[in-house]
Amino acid sequence: MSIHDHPALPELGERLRKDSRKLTGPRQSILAVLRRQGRPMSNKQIHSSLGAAECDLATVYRSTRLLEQLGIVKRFDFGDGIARYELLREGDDGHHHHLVCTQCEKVVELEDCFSCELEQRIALRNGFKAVTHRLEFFGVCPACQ
Amino acid sequence: MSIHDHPALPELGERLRKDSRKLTGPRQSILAVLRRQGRPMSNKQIHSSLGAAECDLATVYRSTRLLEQLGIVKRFDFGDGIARYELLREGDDGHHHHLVCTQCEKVVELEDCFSCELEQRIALRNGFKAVTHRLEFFGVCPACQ
DNA sequence: GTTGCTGCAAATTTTTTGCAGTCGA
DNA sequence: TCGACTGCAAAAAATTTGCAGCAAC
Repeated sequence: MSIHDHPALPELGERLRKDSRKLTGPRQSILAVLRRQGRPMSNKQIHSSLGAAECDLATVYRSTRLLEQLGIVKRFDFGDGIARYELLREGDDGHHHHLVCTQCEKVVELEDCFSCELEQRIALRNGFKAVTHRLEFFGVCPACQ
Repeated sequence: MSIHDHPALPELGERLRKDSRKLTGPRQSILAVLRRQGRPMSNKQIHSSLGAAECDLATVYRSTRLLEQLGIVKRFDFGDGIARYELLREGDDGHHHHLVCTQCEKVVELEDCFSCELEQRIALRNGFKAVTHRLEFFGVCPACQ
């Protein structure tokens, strides 16, 4: 996954301004970290990756929540009760899944969504509307075997 | 889902004793609640369902963790960062999925596992071993529409 | 009687919030 | 300037842990 798949900083600033939000220093740093790492990161991981341009942990929490509301990042849950955030590509609704190593936390992004037709079937069968799903795979990566 | 699909209390006591554990009052109450409700419950929900036979919340946390280690209950995550536990049926490895109403928390248990062949394909393609997955569906149930 | 378990309280971890001052547009 | 944002500190929510007494086997 290349860094160039992700929206450029000015474009992200544009999206913030559209919601009368501001592209502040901390937000630039947070977006930069997410772009550089290209994998889902917890608020704490983001915070400790900030290094010199450090900002308050509370600001990281507030920023990731806002960025999620604006559809700029997406929240993922890997089953350990810790929220992780990933920068979305341009025009992507963020619907994809991951294969996570249970030993080293390495994350492989899976391109395909496998369960979209399933979703329809399950929605119809149970009378539910607006059905979505979360799907994550876990295993042991080649390096950890 | 009938209560009779679940193991009887004596059988569960047997499984505890096999690990030199004890079938105590609090554990009986917790298992009874999980059996009666037949849906994934958070520790706090279990605790407030205990009523008269109340035990400490810390004991609920300790019990659910132990029961999970012994394979008697299974932990599920519904994406809100709160652990939920469900009593497993006899001989069941607990691999199934849920359809959860985002309004009222109603849970429909889905019998089929849809992604088992996928698992193999993904494991092979990425060189991972011991691959499992978590899959949950979310939507709005008929009553809440 | 031995060993595991419980209650209570305190500590940890994750996340949220109030407020006064600061900064981006 | 004006409203949004930040840092700091405190609170809230979820979970874990230490310890002395109690209970299951």
